[in-house]
Amino acid sequence: MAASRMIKRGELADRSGCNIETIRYYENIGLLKPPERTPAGHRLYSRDDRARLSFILRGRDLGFSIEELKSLLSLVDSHDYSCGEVLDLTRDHLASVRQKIADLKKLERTLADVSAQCEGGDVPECPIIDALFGHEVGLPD
Amino acid sequence: MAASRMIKRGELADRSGCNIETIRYYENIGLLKPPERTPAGHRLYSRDDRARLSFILRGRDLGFSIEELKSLLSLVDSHDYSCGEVLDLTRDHLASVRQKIADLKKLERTLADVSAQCEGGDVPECPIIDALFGHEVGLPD
DNA sequence: TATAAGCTCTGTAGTGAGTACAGGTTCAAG
DNA sequence: CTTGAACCTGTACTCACTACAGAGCTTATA
Repeated sequence: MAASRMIKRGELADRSGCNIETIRYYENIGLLKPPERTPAGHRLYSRDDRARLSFILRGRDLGFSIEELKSLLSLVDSHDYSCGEVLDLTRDHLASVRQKIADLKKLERTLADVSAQCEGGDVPECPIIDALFGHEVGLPD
Repeated sequence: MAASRMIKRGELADRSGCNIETIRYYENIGLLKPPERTPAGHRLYSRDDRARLSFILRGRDLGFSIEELKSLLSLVDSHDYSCGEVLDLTRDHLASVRQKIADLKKLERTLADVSAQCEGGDVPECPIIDALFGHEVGLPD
């Protein structure tokens, strides 16, 4: 029950690996709750605050957007969330990650194809440039 | 040798599928050259202008950044580029696309793993949330 | 010819997810 | 008591656009 040690923003940044400005940013946009302050106005973060930031950073590493993290955190804050709600959010995110992968793979194939047609070197004709100019669809006259 | 038909911004937007505001934006940042104008100041795009926009849009679809497109276009504008220079830029871009795919695949695996541990439903305990709170490394006290 | 609708012009502000800086206050060590 | 580090606030910048306001121009119809 002993009060846990309170730390300031700089130490929180160092410990978490999060940029110090980002911490203030997360507070401004409502991801982090406004922490306690010293009489002079310096922020003091509790153990819970630290756990919350660590949650956010982990979620961020998993590619969750700020809005998604807000949803996740508001479930947690409600103390009444169900596993199903969390799973839904996670599956939505997973689907969008898979979509991004698919899009990038298409891109990769096209770039690889176009690169393969090009021999490089000093020639002033380039099939890559030709491909980019392409057949100007809808640009007659 | 007949002068090609000049079109205005709205028609260029319609024909190319590019947002009308984006065309002005590309001119502002120097991707598109300032086109001719009517006496009243309305922009008039030539066939070359249209080809240049189509080049930009194709490159954009291939994920090239504005800076990369600027490099590509300055090669084209020089009328003295070599295929090798273009190929270098394309290969760099391809490498960064591949890196993005690799990063997203790691993400996908983690998200899939974490989802698989969760049964959903109405239970108020969620392994996804637990995973996000994780073992709070470096957060004792 | 008058007018109304619709196009174009400019500058400016907003997005997401932060990062960076300026100018001022407070804290901690010597 | 002084000095320098850490902290405070607000604001501006990034990228690649998108959206809007308020003005001027063009075109179709009455």
